[in-house]
Amino acid sequence: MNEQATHVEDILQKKGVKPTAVRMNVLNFLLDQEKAVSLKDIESVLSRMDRSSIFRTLKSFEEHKLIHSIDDGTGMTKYAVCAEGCNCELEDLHYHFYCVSCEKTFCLMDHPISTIELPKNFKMIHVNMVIKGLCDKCNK
Amino acid sequence: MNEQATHVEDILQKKGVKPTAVRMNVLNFLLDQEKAVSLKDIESVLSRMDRSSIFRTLKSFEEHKLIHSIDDGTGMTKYAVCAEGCNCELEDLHYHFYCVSCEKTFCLMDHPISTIELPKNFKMIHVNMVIKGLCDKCNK
DNA sequence: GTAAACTTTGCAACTGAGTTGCATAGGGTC
DNA sequence: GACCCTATGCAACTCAGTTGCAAAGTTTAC
Ligand SMILES: [Mn+2]
Ligand SMILES: [Mn+2]
Ligand SMILES: [Zn+2]
Ligand SMILES: [Zn+2]
Repeated sequence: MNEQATHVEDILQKKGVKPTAVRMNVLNFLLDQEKAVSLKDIESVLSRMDRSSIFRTLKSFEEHKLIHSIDDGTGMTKYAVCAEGCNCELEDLHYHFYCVSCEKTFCLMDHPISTIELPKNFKMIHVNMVIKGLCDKCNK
Repeated sequence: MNEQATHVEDILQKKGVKPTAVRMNVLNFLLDQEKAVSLKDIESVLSRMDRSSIFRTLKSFEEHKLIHSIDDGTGMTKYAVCAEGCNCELEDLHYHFYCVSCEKTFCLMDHPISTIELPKNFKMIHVNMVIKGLCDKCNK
């Protein structure tokens, strides 16, 4: 077993997910990305693995707070690995950026959601904040 | 023709949409709402009208900046009438609130999107900001 | 006024992401 | 090895959204 493999195995163990072949492959792929990816993205790379297995893997990862999902308005949910120490609580939430040109979705980890004033008695539990525009590479 | 009818007719005229029966009915219904509604919501009320006609009406309204759409994460796009003077530009964008209890989606018109600092060279064109939680009526 | 041209509408069929039931395969326990 | 529980693959299904097309309605041209 190579180093990479032990690495993802450790992560899965730590988050309470039994490390299976599918799960290790999916996590490995997710860790490689600089952008958030869709089920289809994963499917097309890990083509030997079944869509529903990958789907269930993603659900399980999300439940165990290993990844978070982003609804970027494209009609395909995107997934990205949570940052170190993330517990998917309010303080871990951040903006996401969808580039309308290259169609990549990014986590803006350095831009946490500042307190948003809500109408009286409204309570925030979660957010899905997506900014659409041009990323640095496409904004020429 | 009653007063309500002339009212929606005027609005449609002003926004450059030919006032037809379907369009006037849809706009009338939208104006009645305190929350954002889905195609299905409209369909179930204006049941004599066809889904695709309502769908195309909504697309047309959106293109003519009569309404804006909200992806609140429920899997069904919601629509709400734009405020007076709205041009769907950056300064018209506002937060939306989805109540996880009563499942209503609200426009937080009084909460415009403040300038969000983006990574260098990123350009914001649009946003879809959804806060999920409990509305005042459900937050007991 | 009538015919031609264009627009809107209703219907039905389709798309595609997501989801589920179920049988089989895999892994651990005794 | 027999037993048990979980993960996986496959196929079928769901459901919001979308499209092609013909009929109905409206506008324009003569
Ligand atoms: Mn993220
Ligand atoms: Mn709104
Ligand atoms: Zn880009
Ligand atoms: Zn509520």
